[in-house]
Amino acid sequence: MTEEQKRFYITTPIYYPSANLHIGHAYCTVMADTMTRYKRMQGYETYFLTGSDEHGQKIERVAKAQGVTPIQYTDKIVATFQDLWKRLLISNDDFIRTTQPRHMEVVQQIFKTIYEKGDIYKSEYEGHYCTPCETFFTERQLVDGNCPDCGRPTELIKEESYFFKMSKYQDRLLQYIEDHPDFIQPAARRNEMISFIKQGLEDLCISRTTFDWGIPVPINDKHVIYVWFDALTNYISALGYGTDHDELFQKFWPANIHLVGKDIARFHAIIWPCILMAADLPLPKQIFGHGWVLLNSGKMSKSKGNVVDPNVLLDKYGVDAIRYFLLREISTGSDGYYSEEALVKRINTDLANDFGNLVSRTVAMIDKYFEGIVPAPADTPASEFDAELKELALSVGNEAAACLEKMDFPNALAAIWKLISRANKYIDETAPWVLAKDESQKAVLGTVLYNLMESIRISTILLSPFMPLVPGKVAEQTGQTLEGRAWADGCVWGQVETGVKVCKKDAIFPRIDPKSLDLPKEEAKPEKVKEEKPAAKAEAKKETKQTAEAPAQAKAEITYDDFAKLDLRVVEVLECSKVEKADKLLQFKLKMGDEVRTVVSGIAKFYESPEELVGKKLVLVANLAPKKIRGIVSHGMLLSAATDDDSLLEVLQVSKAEIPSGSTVC
RNA sequence: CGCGGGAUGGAGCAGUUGGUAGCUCGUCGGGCUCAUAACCCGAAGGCCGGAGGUUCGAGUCCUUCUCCCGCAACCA
Repeated sequence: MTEEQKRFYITTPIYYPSANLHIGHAYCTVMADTMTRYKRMQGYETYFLTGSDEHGQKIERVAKAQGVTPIQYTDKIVATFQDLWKRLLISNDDFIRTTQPRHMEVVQQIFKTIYEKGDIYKSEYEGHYCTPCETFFTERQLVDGNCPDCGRPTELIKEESYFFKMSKYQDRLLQYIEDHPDFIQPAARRNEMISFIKQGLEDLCISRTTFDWGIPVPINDKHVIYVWFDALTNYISALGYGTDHDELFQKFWPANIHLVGKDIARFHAIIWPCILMAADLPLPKQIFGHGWVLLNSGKMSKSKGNVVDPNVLLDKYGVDAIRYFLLREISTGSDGYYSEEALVKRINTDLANDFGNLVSRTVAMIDKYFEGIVPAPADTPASEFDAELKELALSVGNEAAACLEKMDFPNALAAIWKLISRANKYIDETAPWVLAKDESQKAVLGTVLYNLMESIRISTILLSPFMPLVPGKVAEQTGQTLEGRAWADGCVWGQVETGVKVCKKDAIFPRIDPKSLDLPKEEAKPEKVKEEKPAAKAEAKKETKQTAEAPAQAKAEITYDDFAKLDLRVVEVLECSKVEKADKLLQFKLKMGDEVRTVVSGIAKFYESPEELVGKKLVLVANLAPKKIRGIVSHGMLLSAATDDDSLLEVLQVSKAEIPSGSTVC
């Protein structure tokens, strides 16, 4: 293997600090960390990068809402990122922040390089501009030629903007993807990308003048660089690309793996390679689009905050258990479900019963039968089962490695568990407690315990990339040296240190009483509640969405005057029907006193036959600004009650028929 | 016909280049006592969503249909 091949550079997305991180971000970063630790044990020189993507209009707004500067805001959130990674024992080599000068300079430099080459051009971003909303829309976004947000007419404005000639690289990229089957993984994602590119790439708008929180365009400080051009560059700016101390770049680029969520795979598989081609840089070897962590417990908040806070789980179950669960339970590339029950089950069956208990019983027997001294094996096998145990032990390292090379963590762990299970079975087969009763069998007994110890040693070493604290804990009890071992040490038999003392301690993984969970066991079938959004770019990208994600917690106190601003009225339903070609919308004609209003409401799925609402008296927020939805101007909002997960909803009704429409509600 | 994913024993999932359907959990029965009421063995349980087709042979390939689930377009 050449020097170059023994290097390994992996990245996670840089996460967007518009909210705290959740279990899905932890999942991605844990995978990258496990991969890095594995490669390190294989003797690779590794580099592992994660970070934060801090620019954009959305951050600017959130910060403003909190009365702080953007950087003050991101400083605070990013500190929580770093703290979480520390707790999860993430062994990243660097943490890049897009607000750091080292990053900003590189982005500007690449911009300049590509500009001078002629692949960035100034043009007019012909957009439909809504002045009150200060936002551009594409042709497609418009609703009947009007602003999709406020329904007012838009103007066709030409805003000066810089464009990246992505279209120029379309064919080259397609060719590259076809020539390199491993470039985009898993295969399903690859196919998606290919079909996307075949639809034709458009040039990418990479600058904006409508907000300031970003990296200035080097040749025109009226502009800031927009989204992807800024964010993606982190993968090389962190390596010092383009500076006079670019040793890391020379050493580690191109990256081996950009690990990203499936939602942003497209940007990494298309935009980023095009940028690199324009800059005459080699492309990364692989973009791996992993799946999402979904929830099925139905009781989480629907708001966009953290649904499952990894910190809470860490407090409760510890880092190894969380890491194990994520890596074992979710098959890489597909979506997986998280639930606390599933987590506890994994902890109890795999970690406590199988592995932890194997260590316990082995150590206990050495304690009991050999005064705590690890015995040496005899020259002859202890039983007919020795060969099988040994053979398996020698194979799992390779099997797990083969899985890890494909990022298949669940099967890598399953391979290691084959050995753990086999060792438990071996105890039954050899029945050491029977051997112990016969002094003449002492040597045989010693061999049995040696073999068990060896199985533990091997599995512990192989488990260390997944669960970094395990080697230390097992070492403590077994007297073996297990920390900082090479992967190869887990692929050989006969390395147990004999004559050392074992030390029985508390269980490495104590069982958790499932009853202690007191989870409201909802019969609800898996229902998607929360998806992972690494580098929550998806949102930042659509500037049209200005919803300042309401926090999950109770809303801030308001004054009576605030409340009095609402004009709540009783209205009578005259007509109600589904809006065509819209899944969620019902269109109402409502009578409010003498006035008749049209209101659109997103509650279609709760009212299969909308006619049933005709004649009912409902409550309307009457003085809400009108908005055009799906081409229909909706004037007001109907009040309804809903469960947190939106599985159940009912519009509020006034049951007394004598109360006329138009009456106020307070 | 917007894009995509999925449908395999009670649950969650594997099934590689087509060749007797596996795993984990759960259930039932048994064994053992070194161990964290843990471990080991055995059993029950599947028309692999429906229908066609290719083939000596299909969960695995082709066609078509049905049903779920994401994303997108709209949830003031």
